[in-house]
Amino acid sequence: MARESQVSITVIRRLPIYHRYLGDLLKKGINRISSQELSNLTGFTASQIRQDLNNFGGFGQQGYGYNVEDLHRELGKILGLDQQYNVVVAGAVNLGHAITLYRGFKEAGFNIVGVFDKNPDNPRYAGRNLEVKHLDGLEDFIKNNNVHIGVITTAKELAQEVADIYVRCGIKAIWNFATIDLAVPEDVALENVRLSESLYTLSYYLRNRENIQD
Amino acid sequence: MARESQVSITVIRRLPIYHRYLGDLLKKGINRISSQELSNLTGFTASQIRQDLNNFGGFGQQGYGYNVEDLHRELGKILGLDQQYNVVVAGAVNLGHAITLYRGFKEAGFNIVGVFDKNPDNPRYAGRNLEVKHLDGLEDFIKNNNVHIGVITTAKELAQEVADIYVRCGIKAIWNFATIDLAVPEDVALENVRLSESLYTLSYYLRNRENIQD
DNA sequence: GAGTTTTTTGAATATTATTAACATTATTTG
DNA sequence: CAAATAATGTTAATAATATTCAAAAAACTC
Repeated sequence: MARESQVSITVIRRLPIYHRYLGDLLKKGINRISSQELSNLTGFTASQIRQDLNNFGGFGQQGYGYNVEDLHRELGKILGLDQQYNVVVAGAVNLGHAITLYRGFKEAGFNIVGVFDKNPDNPRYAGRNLEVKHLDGLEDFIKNNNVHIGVITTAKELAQEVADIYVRCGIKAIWNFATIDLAVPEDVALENVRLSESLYTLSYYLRNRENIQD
Repeated sequence: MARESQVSITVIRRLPIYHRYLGDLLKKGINRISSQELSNLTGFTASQIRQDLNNFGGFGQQGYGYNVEDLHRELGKILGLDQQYNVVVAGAVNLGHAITLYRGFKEAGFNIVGVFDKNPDNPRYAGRNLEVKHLDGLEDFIKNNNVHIGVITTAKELAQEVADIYVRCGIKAIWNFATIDLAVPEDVALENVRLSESLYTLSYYLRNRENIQD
């Protein structure tokens, strides 16, 4: 049906932050909050918060504010956190390993159903509670399981190959950690996590500091 | 010295991408490129690339384009990649572990000089080439070593405590992976890597797709 | 070597995002 | 129950970002 007018990605990226703070409030038993109070917590302006939320409907009540539980639940729905996802991870070394073992994702409904690597018998995995399958089996596995999200934590040389498998198998969401720009069709969502580039902004800052002191 | 007029963070975050592509070109032996060709590679518009670069000076030559080697080197300088940094990692589990072992950072001049954890004798580390020190020694270590960047990959409950140590010891750049908003003084650069929130944008997309198909 | 083409520059314009203002509505208080 | 207060949703203003376009410089081409 008529898709609600395209909301910009900058707004979308703030939603998880609101969601997280609302979750914290919920745990503390606070069940009412104003945009101003949320502003104090998050650092975004109250006006921006109201504007962001109003992209998705009027969740607040004039003279009262927002009901924490309701808003948390609604944001969860908007973000798709009210359902379960099956996730496969390609590349079990370092990052892939870390992501596979991180409990937070499972708690949020992202279930890692398969982990694949070119070297599944790598001694690194010995004695660890982690079954790693050979990458050769990735395609069949996806075809036989209902996989929603594909993670790429391989070396960058392998990344496009893995992405092609994901696309071929109909996966519509790819979470890419390889330092390479992948080519995927338009209808596939690609979220790149560029760790190096994030780190470089820190060195930019450090360098800039020094210049100022000249 | 007159600080070159503040360049926006959105521009800064594109620089490493340009830098990376230029490095690739360099390896291929290509030594000349136009903004249009860079646009084809990176997906940013040619005019945006030119505008971005002109924030830092006119690197291009009209009628010719940009010299790949020069531009790569200049961007490296701007990003502070022409020098070495000493990095400590607090939190050696999962992500901290992955980051410590990732070779790319060392190649870029980021040397991990210390890794700390609350449980340095964790059996996870047995047999691995990774000396993990107890977190209690973090402060002394930083004071006795010239540390430029502090990484936080601890549980979120510990994160602010670690950040406080970093700040107290004069570290001016913090790379935070914990899912929490840290409080640090203004002159300390804080770069947050929010993995969960990045993942949630994918589930947002998946949810949105379904709505469209209604 | 003159003319044509290429390509950057830099300024002007357009677009997008953020912040501020305000009218409206619910709640609370006396 | 009426007035005062609080806080939203919406519209308007401002700021930030991206694009377009005319001009100028360099490099080809014949």
